[in-house]
Amino acid sequence: MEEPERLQKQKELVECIGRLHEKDGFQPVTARIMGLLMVMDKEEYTFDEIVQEMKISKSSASTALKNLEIRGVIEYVTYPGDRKRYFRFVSGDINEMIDGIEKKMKLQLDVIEQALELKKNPDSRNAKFLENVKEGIHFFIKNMRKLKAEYSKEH
Amino acid sequence: MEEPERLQKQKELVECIGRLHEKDGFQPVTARIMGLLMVMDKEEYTFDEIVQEMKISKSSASTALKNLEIRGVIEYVTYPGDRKRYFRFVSGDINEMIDGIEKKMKLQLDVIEQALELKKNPDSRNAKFLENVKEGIHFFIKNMRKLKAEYSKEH
DNA sequence: AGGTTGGTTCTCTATGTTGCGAACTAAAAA
DNA sequence: TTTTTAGTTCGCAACATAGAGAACCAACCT
Repeated sequence: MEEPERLQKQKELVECIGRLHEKDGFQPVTARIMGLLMVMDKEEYTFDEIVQEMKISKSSASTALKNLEIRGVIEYVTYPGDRKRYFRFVSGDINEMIDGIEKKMKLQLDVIEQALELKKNPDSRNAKFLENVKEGIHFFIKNMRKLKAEYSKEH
Repeated sequence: MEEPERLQKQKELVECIGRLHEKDGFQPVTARIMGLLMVMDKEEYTFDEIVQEMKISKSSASTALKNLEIRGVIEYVTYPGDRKRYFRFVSGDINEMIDGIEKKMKLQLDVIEQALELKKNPDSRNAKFLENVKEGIHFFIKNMRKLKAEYSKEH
């Protein structure tokens, strides 16, 4: 693939990643910066390079970068004798990804358990449904932990 | 637990479920209706009952119920000689839940594969990270399918 | 035919969100 | 000491969104 074409496609992918992560509650600009640091060949950007690349104001960049750092999506490094921060993507480790899923499932589970406890009739349609889902979630959480351990061992 | 206390707690849980599902892209009112149909002892509500219970306008109720139906969260039944619709929760089946997770993972995977293909240097920091995550996702998708099959057999 | 019931659709307003500009700060350089 | 660099913070304007209201419609009732 020709250089300019690849660059173009990378930028399209950044946009695409941006849209994807907006659905996870990131703001548009923030989500696109994530993409930038993930797909471009240049893998460390300074504050000003991000401002220029994304054509955003310094304030937007500042807010976005702070958010991404707090959320653990990016980090920055510095080099001796250089006051600039070099921002880079923090690898989305697979275990964290699974932990994230587990956390969400537990949240769901908690809600389901509360709902069940508050049901007057434990044989009602919904109560039975909820009981089923509860069991299922338990099963999957238990086995996902196993999978995680198994995968860690393999690598 | 006393009746009014349970009712109170159920309503709090509805609110809590509402907040939870807002993060999944449901609108506030819509998310709370989900909760209502999930936790209350009364498990079938008519349109007007929902309007009264949630203190919302007919238009909001109409829009919310339509969305929930399209998304497969609720359904309605009718009874002969009664023009009203009786809305109720559709059980969040565990397999669907897993499918949902798989779908999200595949979306991520697709993005990662695109990003990898567009990398100039496949040994760069990010490229290696992405490669790792890619492998991990493959592993988990494969095994989640097994788990799903296993669970289906058991039940 | 006219009214009632059970909703739907359209438009508008109030409320939130996003990202900008400008003013600010802290550290380094001149 | 003053200037420059590298950002941060605050207030605001532009834009997006949710939900209300009112008009509407289709089926049934009288």
